[in-house]
Amino acid sequence: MSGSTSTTRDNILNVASELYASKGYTAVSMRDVAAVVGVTPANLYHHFKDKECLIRAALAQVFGERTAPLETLLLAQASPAQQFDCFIDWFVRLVFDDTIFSRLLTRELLDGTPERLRYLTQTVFDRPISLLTQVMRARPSDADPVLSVISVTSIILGHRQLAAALPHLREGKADYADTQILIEHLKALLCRAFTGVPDAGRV
Amino acid sequence: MSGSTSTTRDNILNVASELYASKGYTAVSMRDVAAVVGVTPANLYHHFKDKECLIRAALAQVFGERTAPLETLLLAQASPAQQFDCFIDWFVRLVFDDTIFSRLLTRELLDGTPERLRYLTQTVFDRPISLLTQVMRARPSDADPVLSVISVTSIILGHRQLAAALPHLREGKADYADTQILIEHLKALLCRAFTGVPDAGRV
DNA sequence: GTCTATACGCGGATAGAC
DNA sequence: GTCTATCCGCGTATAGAC
Repeated sequence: MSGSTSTTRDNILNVASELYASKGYTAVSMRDVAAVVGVTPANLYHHFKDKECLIRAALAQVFGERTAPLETLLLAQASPAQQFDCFIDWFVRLVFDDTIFSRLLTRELLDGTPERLRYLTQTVFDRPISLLTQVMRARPSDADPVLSVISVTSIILGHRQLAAALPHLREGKADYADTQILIEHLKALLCRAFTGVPDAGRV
Repeated sequence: MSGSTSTTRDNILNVASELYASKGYTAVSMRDVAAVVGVTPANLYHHFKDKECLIRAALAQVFGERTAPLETLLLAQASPAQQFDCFIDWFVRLVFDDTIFSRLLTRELLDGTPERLRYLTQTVFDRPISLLTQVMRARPSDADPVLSVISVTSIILGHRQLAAALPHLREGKADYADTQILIEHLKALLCRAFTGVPDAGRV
């Protein structure tokens, strides 16, 4: 942040994020990380006190970096309806295109300690949910606004989670893997769910 | 199933399911399982060739056991609309009340090998999705029926996943943890999403 | 079926030289 | 900042007695 950060430290964080995301924390040893970075295990312990410390730093980097753009993106939208669509676009893409982010997110929701879950919630979920709740309040839906926003987030996360099973589904078609098709499907579905009218207030 | 199964084997499977669900496969050693069961590690290797073999057996037991009732349950419903409601009820309860099932499910979707994902899909998802797809085809929605069923499943799984973060949410209320409230919320939301009319065709 | 004993490599972590 | 060398407990898995 101050401009004089060691490159090795960043390399470690990037490698660690990727390995943790793909194999899980316990399955990835400090030796593994060191080997991929191209340094010795002892060197890792120079940069990070212990494994837990490395994990936290990797999570902070990934979650902080990836969610930073949203605030600006949402505030640039003219209307609540556009903010809503904008969020769906952004979150679907983030969660489907950035496997490091989405896999670390799932791992934290599954195995994170209460303390780490608190950090995760504040970094990833608090702002978006707070902003979108305002959007929901302006809708004709009589459902609980916060619960509705949670549903929107849930359906996107759920689709990402289920994507792993879709290729093995008997009924499945190939284009379920297409992010753009999913986005359109979700926008239409959620619009109906929260207004009762397809394409209400849309271009 | 044949009545002459060793009790120790079943104990091992039950203990393994629980430990794997709560901590993950790599974090649970054969020693751990043996210790909780109350036998020696060597004894585990008498019943299960290796760790992978124990994992598979535990998964097969949990997924097979928990999903068995659905077939009968759905076929006992009079109308497609009732099948739909029935599924939501059943799946939300399964996923929220049976943490062993839901956590193992998440772990498999996240880290399962293609082979294990194929097994999981056929055990847990294929039948329900196939049956519910028929229900969706009868609805006035113009959305892809299979994609819609995936959305229904996704929103439930997603809510389960997010539940871990809700207690740390600033906007959160206490009753988001109430399964019954969630069920009603989802039924209303999904009914609107797929018919455009709240409570259409409902009692 | 269940035990004791053990092989052997991997894991986190540290000391101290350069 | 990075290395070599090392400690020590844990992990999977096996051999062979009871």
